[in-house]
Amino acid sequence: MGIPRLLVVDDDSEMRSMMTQFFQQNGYIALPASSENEIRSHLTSGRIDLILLDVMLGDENGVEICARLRREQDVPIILVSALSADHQRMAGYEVGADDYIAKPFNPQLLLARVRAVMQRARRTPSLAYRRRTRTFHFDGWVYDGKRDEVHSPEGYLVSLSQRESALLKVLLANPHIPLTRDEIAAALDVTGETDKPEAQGRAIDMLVGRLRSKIEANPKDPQMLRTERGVGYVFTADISVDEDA
Amino acid sequence: MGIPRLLVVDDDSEMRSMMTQFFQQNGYIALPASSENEIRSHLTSGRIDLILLDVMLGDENGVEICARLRREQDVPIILVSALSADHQRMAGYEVGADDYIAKPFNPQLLLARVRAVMQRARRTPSLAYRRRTRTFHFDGWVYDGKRDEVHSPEGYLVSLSQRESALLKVLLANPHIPLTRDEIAAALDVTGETDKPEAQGRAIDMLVGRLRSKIEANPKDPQMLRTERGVGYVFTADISVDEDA
DNA sequence: AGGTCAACGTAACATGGCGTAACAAAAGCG
DNA sequence: CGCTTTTGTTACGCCATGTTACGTTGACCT
Repeated sequence: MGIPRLLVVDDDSEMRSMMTQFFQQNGYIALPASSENEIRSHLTSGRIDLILLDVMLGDENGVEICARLRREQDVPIILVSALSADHQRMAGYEVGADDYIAKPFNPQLLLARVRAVMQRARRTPSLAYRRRTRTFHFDGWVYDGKRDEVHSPEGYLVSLSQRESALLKVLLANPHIPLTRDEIAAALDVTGETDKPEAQGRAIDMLVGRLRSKIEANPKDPQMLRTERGVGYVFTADISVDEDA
Repeated sequence: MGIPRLLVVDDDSEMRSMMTQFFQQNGYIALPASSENEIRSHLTSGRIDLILLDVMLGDENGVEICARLRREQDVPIILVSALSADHQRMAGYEVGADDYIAKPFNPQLLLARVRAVMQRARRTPSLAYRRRTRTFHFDGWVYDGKRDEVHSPEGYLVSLSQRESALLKVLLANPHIPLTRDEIAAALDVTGETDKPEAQGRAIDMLVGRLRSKIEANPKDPQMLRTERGVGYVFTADISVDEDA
């Protein structure tokens, strides 16, 4: 992944250079910025791993900027502010900030919190990343997520129906998490229509059964797509994801 | 994804129930726990989305627990503590906590920070979710913790029901510790619906009996899964664990 | 020792979830 | 329009799990 690249946004130039210097000494690449426009230009022109965003920026407002950025980007943001009242902090979290740090701060503590947020965010693919094609490998099977088909460990090509393929996608997105039939149904209904509350028969059971019959070595004793009695179904398999182009 | 499931770890029972209630009122499933063992049993027996971990837990230490858990699991952890000095906070971040919150805290602010951490963690892709496979050996038996089956010392394959397998997992996670029926039931109930205080029949007895009939050489005189009259059950056996790759 | 009683083991039964075969309805497709 | 493929429904039976009932065990008392 390389050296983490931080964007330090503050309207006080002294503060800005102090902070950038500090981070550079600690092994980061720190770039200064002082306005929303500068932030955006950095975001579009290069990789930014985390933004340290001052809340009071002359006539601009860090919280609002954060809100706007969040609507478009997934980049981690830590708000920094002299305003430390609870309702102000909450406003920050409200708009999607990953952390909120009061000024004056202990630089070492700031470092620690930057690391904490990045540690969590590093494993998170950015929105842009997520758009790429992902190929899933599980238990010898290969599913490219585009075509409605899977390759068996022995190399056979098994074709799935659209619904089966969609189900597989849902399962792969939620490994090791038991999903209720309702959750599965909701995930499959691309309609986006808010939850129709109740009442669907055994359609999911059948769907699961059919997928099992195609991808389980022994459908009677499923190893990957397992039943959680009284709950729903879980996909248990080690999955690895290729993010290749 | 379902309702977020939090684990509230505090040794003060009043604090614990206050917090769990609060989170439940805010739409979360909150499970109480008070020791590292309980945490582990929850982690092995069900899905936990975030752990709120008090730093001072009687004779245990939340920071150390956090460090240990981090080495094995990726579950988000927020440390909660009355110790708010910078070096104490940093120690928390140092061991991989996602956030560190000082007591007393504003509940709404706590909520906001829980949301912030989860929002980031929720997107954690399957990449990070390499299932840790641990193989348990006890008394000649082998249990891989993944399939619902055990290998007898003689090499026979004995298949367990899901419930039996889950029970075995709980027992293996708590060797030599007498577990009450309620504790076992709680550990088995992935339902997360917080403790319905009362009233469950002899289901656990039956479950224990059935497991015994499968893994005890002489079920009438159990050597591993013993009864603690008036208390519950204990698993006494030398267990060794393979953390295979 | 013998007696008492609660705790426990377990056989027998009850229940309800789930797999699935068979059928029916939709959706493609020429 | 028929024919095929996919998807949903119904019905039936199995079996995991829980409950009940009764016999046994063991701790405690006198």
